[in-house]
Amino acid sequence: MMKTRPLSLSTPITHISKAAFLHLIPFQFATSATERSFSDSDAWEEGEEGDPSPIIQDHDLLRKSNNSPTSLNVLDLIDRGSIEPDPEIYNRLLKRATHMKKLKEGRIIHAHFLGSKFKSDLFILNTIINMYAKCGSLSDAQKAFDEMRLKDMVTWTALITGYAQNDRAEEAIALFPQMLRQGLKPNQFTFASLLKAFGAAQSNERGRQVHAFCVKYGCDLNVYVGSSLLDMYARYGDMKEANLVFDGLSCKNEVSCNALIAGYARKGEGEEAFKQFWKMQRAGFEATHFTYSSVFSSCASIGALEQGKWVHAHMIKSGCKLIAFVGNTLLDMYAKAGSIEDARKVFDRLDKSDVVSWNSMLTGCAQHGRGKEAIQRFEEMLRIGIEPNEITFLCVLTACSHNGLLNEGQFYFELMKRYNVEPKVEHYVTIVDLLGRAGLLDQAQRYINDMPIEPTAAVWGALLGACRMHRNMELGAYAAERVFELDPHDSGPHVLLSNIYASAGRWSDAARVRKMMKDSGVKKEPACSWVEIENSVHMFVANDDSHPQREEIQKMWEKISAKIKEVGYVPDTNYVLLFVDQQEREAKLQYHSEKLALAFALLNTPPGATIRIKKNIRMCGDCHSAIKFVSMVMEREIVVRDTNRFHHFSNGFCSCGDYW
DNA sequence: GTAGGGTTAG
Repeated sequence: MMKTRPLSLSTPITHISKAAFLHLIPFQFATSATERSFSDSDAWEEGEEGDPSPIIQDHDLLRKSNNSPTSLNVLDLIDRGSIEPDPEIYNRLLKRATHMKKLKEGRIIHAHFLGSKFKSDLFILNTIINMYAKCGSLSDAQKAFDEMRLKDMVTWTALITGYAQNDRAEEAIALFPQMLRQGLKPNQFTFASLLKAFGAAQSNERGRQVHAFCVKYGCDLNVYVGSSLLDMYARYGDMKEANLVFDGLSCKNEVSCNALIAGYARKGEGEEAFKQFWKMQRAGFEATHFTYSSVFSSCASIGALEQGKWVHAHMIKSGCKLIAFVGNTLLDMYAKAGSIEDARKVFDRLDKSDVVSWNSMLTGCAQHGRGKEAIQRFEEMLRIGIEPNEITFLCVLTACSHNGLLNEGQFYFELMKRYNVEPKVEHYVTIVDLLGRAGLLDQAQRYINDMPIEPTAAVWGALLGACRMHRNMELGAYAAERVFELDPHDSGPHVLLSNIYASAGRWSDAARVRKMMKDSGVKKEPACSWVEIENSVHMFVANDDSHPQREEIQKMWEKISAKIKEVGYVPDTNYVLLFVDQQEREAKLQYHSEKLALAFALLNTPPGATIRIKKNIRMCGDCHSAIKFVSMVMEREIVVRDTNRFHHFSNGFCSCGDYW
């Protein structure tokens, strides 16, 4: 088994009120509204590029510059004496270069300005720093800053902002004490940027200190500072503090709401993100593409397909255009929430697809067992000239490993060199996984030993998973030891090793591993499944008898069990690794959480409706086999999302081809 | 002249 990060199922929605959705229109994919939304080419322009205010307003001068004055011919007109320069002209030229992100033009204007008699104008010099920062050249901004003899608070703030906006948090942070030493007083602009830097730097303690500074300078209640502040706490994972800041803001706006929603989305707290989304609407704030992006991302992480569809419909209804960024989160949501078909529709309608869109689609294919399609799409992506990055290769390699495409996986790993993408440890994990699943355990071990970088717990974990699959106890134990050395707190490898021993009948070794876990305080997450029925999400744990419908559920499963046994299902008690007799093992096996969820869904959904179940661990082989039979005898499509991938069961088969 | 919120993997 490859060690993978779970699809954030740790905090599922427990209940979503249906009433919350009543005012929304029902979702249908191919409505004309949808079509309009997708085909509106303007939607893809993220509000930039338009020419700002004219540089020259004088009609005679306009004629002299062929009615279309570029910055360069304006400078030429100045040189020829046709225009009397003043700071305002330079200001306009710089504004335009900033707006259009034209660095070269900005440099020429800067040089020209330094040759003018206004070269010491503080106002324009600050504009120049801002221009360089917005054009992404922090080296130019820093140089211009260093060359200034006189600096004011705006000068410092412009540079701090430049670093903060260009992911150089520590440099932004370092400027702040220097600014204070100059005796300059920071304002709300300074704090808004500084807090952004602190949020990115994950520097909890120092962040709190700056919060105190905001209060001291009377800026903490400003909506920009407040939004930045609550965003900072949200990035630290401290939603309690983020909420306190939010509640304290007398003037809230879309941005402060979005920061809060995004905070919950990042934490995987989908239910809270939804609550805030509705609260925001009730308060009269319009959801923006930032909002939708966070909400779709929440739906993706908790696998909430129905809610995701509602929000998609809401977005269309509200007239919010599907810009590129949101399109990517939307397609990712459909793929992660179980509908690869809808993800594909969104992808096919994207006017502009970037590397993120392609990566999301590749991941979708990989997780839905469509390895061949992933490869075709990857080839298509290369053909149309989208540059693959390290994530792209990870997606393709994962698609290969999930589908047993050994040769293809090795081929694409080699292809990384041609695209100058350095393989990282995650890429090596997929190759170990690929070799291991194919049963080439010795080759996988040799591969690890020959790796040019130090193997991590995930690398050994992939070998351990393969050993479990192919029942190689000796190598499994060796791999497990390596994992324990590198990551002693992960319960997964402990459970795997214990199961390897137990399935070989080595009960005392299995018990020893369990004891080792207990002694070192490693806790195994209890296995749970969730199923969504009419906008309510129901949770089940194995052998749970606390559900109000427990008797019906039990009877239902007994009925199903008898039916599927008639057509060939044989319980595989290898997956109940308890020291109990055969009959009792079978009884335990019957009530794995996904079977309870499935029985419940069969009781509470109309015949023929697709059933979607989510799991917080990977499915066991017995449940996998049982659900295949259920899909046949009950004539249902059943989709199970586990931590690793999707299983689409239909008519006795699973999309994973029993390879997972 | 200077400010805050959003995507893909493991």
